Amino acid sequence: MPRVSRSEAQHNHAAIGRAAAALLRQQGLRVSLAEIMAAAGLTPGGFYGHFASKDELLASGCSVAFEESAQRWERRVAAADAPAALAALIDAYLAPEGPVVSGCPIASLASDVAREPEQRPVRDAFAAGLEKLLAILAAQQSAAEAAPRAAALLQLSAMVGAVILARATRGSEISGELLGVVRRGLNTPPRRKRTPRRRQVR
Amino acid sequence: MPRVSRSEAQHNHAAIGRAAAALLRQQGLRVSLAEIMAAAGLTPGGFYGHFASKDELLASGCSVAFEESAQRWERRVAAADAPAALAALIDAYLAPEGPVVSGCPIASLASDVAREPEQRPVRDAFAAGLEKLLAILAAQQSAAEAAPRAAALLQLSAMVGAVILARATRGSEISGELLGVVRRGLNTPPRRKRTPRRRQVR
DNA sequence: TGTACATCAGTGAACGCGCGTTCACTGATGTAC
DNA sequence: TGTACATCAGTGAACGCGCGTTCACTGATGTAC
Repeated sequence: MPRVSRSEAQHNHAAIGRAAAALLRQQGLRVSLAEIMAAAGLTPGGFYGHFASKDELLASGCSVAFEESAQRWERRVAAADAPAALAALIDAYLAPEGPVVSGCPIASLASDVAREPEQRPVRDAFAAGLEKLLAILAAQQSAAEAAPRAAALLQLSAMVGAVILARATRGSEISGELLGVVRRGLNTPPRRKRTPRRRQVR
Repeated sequence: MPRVSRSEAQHNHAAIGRAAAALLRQQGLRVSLAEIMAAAGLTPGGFYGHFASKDELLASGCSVAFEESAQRWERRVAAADAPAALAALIDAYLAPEGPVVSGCPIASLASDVAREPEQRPVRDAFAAGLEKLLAILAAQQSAAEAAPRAAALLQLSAMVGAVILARATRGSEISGELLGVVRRGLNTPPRRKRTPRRRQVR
């Protein structure tokens, strides 16, 4: 069974990265190599033929996860007409109980990354991914917004905080309350004029 | 050296709880028992005379951490005159680079608690602590605020999210930017009337 | 195109380490008289 | 109050397990002729 063709080896390399991305979203940086390799259909011993270390894979998997999320965000933005795109992003992000495997890598990894020592490669991957998603969010702000990046930072903080807290309290009442309150709060622009009720997005 | 007086044993029990609270803030649920015991001035073997399991200590340490934070919040509220109390809480929470050992247990533990299975005792301790801090924040909302709990939930989500993201990006520019933007954003009430510049609190 | 052989992707077991938990032991504490 | 002894808080080492990493091995792939 060993010695696979070169194209298959390349495919396996990508599969490991994608498996890492999925499991990172679920479990954070604590994922075990064996589990990632199994998810990619391989055995643990083969790992070091593909990556130099677990650290390197974590950084790579983190980048893959952000790449996937950025694409999903872009798709959602493209599907909505311009002024509704921001609300579409916010509503989808704060949708109750999405499956964590496909969830936002910011919510899954931020805390773990915060505890990693400064020079770890995953920190750079995380920061780059954060900026990428932030840029998408900033681009959807109303044209009247003088500081779109600042507005996006505030929204993103609230979104990430709400999702993390909702997950931490899953099972009690406050969990859904958090998502609903923050969704309504962020969709009420500071001008205090009520926006019309939006259609629910995915 | 073994066999310590009963009052000393009680003191040691409390010391283990306090050490756990401090290290939980720093390291999250991954703290090792040996490190906690060492921080309490004891050796690892003595642990099971004080707690039934690590799980039980984590729940206890989590409660202690929330208790300590609630007291600190109350003190800060008492020190400020009524309308400034909310701003005082927010500004202190988003102060740049506080030492993590005394930081907010919500920011430190939310992600880890989110990944714990449902029946773990630390989940209840976390949810109870969250409600306690939330109640303090809700009590500081302007009297004109029709939904103080909702307003507090939105603020808390943004505060927690901003602190976690700032820690995750510590070392890059966006880290301080996040804290500043969210601090200004939350201190700008939705009425769009600029509040006078507040004095910096601790 | 066929054959012979070196390469090397992947396997599976082993190693070392950290950590939660257990346990035999110690000797000061607390109590019974 | 003093003495004798049982209790038990804390020690330190050991055990078992999971995990990152290493390594000898396998056999299909890819290449040289």
